[in-house]
Amino acid sequence: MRNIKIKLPDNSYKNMTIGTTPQQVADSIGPGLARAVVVAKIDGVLKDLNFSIENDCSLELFTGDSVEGHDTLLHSTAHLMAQAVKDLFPEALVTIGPTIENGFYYDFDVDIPFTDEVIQNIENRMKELARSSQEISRMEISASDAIKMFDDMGESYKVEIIKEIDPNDIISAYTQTSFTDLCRGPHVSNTSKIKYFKLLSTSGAYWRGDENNKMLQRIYGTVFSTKDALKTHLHNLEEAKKRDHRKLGKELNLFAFDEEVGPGLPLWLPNGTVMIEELERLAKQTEKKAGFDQVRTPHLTKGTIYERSGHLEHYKDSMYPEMSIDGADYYVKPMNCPHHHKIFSAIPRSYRDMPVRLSEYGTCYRYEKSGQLFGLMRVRSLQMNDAHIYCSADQFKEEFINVCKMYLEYFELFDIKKYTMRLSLHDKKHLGDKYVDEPELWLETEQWVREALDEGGFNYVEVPGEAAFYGPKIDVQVWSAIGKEFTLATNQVDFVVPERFDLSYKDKNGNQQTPICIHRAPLSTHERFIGFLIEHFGGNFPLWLAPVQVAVLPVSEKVNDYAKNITNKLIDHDIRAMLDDRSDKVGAKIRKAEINRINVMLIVGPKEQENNTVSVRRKFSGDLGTVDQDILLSTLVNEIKDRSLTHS
RNA sequence: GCCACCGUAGCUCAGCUGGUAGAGCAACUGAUUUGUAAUCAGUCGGUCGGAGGUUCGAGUCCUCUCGGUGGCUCCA
Repeated sequence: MRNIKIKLPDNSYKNMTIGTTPQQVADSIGPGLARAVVVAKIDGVLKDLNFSIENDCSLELFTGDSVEGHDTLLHSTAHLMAQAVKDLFPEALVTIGPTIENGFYYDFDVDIPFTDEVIQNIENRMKELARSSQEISRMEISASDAIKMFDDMGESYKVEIIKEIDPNDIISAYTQTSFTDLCRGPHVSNTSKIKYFKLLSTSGAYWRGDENNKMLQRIYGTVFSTKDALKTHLHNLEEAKKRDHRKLGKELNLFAFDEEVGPGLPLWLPNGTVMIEELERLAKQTEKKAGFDQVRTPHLTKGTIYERSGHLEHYKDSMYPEMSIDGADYYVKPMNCPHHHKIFSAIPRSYRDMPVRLSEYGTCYRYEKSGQLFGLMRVRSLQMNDAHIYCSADQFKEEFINVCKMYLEYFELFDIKKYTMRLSLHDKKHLGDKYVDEPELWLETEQWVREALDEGGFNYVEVPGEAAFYGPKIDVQVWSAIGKEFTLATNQVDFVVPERFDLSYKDKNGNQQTPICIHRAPLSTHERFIGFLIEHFGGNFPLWLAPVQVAVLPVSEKVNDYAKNITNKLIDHDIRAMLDDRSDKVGAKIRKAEINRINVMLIVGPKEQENNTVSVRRKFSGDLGTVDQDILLSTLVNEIKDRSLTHS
């Protein structure tokens, strides 16, 4: 029999007989690798471990802790789960089961609800199937044969999927005893390779993500190559929950929801109000420097304005219903744009005024469907970090770049490193319904934005079909502690509405021109931004943002007066200080301050009183020794003024 | 809005298959006067989310409803 030469990643060669498999190569290297290997790459292409190697090639072997290996494990575990579901509920129909970050899911069409007990049974059945060491084999057939095969099995969803493929195309399917599933692969070669998995949650999910389709039942799960890795992952999920802004919001008395007030309508407690006001102070300072003017507009407005803007047509369902007053329909405002347009047109504008930048943190109300509400991240009463920039075509690029720069400046201030900038474009299929029917303007504006982004040197990805109805937009995506994705900053180009509102300015030649409008919200809604910051900092806010900045802790009642004096002095310097003059021991006072995540603790006793000093303890840093009162004061004042993330 | 799950004192939770509620922390009151993550003792606190129903009897079972959680869909 002919031999073939297999090149390994360390540049060594193995001579094997033709038809050998990656698993056999692993066997020849060592028993540890033979056990751990899950998938192989042959000449750069992922292959199953029982793939028959016919030619000289390069070979890489992947264990379950590599990216490739983990993805294969996840995929195979999804199949194992589907097999278990079909075992327990033969009438269930399988649909799709992809992998996601650190996990997988599979959607089933089945009548019985997947309760916790059912999930446990499925998981138990999976363990049995895994232990029974079933061979997993690949077959390749034409799409037309595959249709027949899945049709015979009654798997109508699979048939629907394959029908969209060219009938002559060769597709692959994988079989483990009684269970066969359409899949591109690769897969592990035996169910016994799947050991450390867990089913995590269930949910409903529309077939093909369309709410007009049937709702299927989804099961989420995960798998790892070692017991420790699974344990660590589950532990991380638990740890992330501790950073959940809803939990911290309650613990730190930041905000509350009340049944009698209504869902999605947050009440800002004093501690949370401090934070939201600090955020607004930051925004106002930043915008003042950037040439924005603050404006104010009413919460109620006649419906005709939203007809003109087009919002009523596009978003009526998510606006609070109209109220009839003196024969006119009024709405609570869901956004500020139309009012800002009216402010623009309230006075005649010349090219000398441009660009006009109007900013307002107006409170808006949106009727978000009940299922969309999520802590502070998705609410029904919200303050947008809103502004509209009206500029000429030749000012557009610079204005747009400056807006993007502003939110990156904010991100740096808050040490936000993980984010994605997304350029959301229109989808020409939906011109006239989802998007205004201006095909050329769309393309032209999108190109402007692209050029502005390139010129500004920003990294971004393009996403078709995600634009606003009136123009392309930039969204900056971030992730919450519990892994949910959110849009934080956003800015949009509007090439439609200025015209609808007859906005104009006189150019140098005395001609009327229509300005371009940029909508921007770099700090998102203040609710969402605070919610995000709570999770981002895990409640451990930088000094400038902390609701309580300093706790003064007298050692005994004998020094309460001295402690009171220090507290007052701090307050005089605009530092948020509180005095804990209860009759607890210092240890208890410190513990309470630490639990409330207070940055600075000043411990004072007779020694400090005598020398006019304080003993400083900082969260995470512990005892920092004794400092003169005035030195401490200037240190804190500077740290706050600089909005510093760390302390000296 | 859709699917599933959850809802017991301010908070975290216990309460087996139906027999009229319990702990820790917090709060409050005393005592203690304290040196870098919990001083001791006592007191208060719940019509078990709400409304119907089944039952001799419901926190526990059923129906509806409100609120929340995990997702799906949506997000100007």
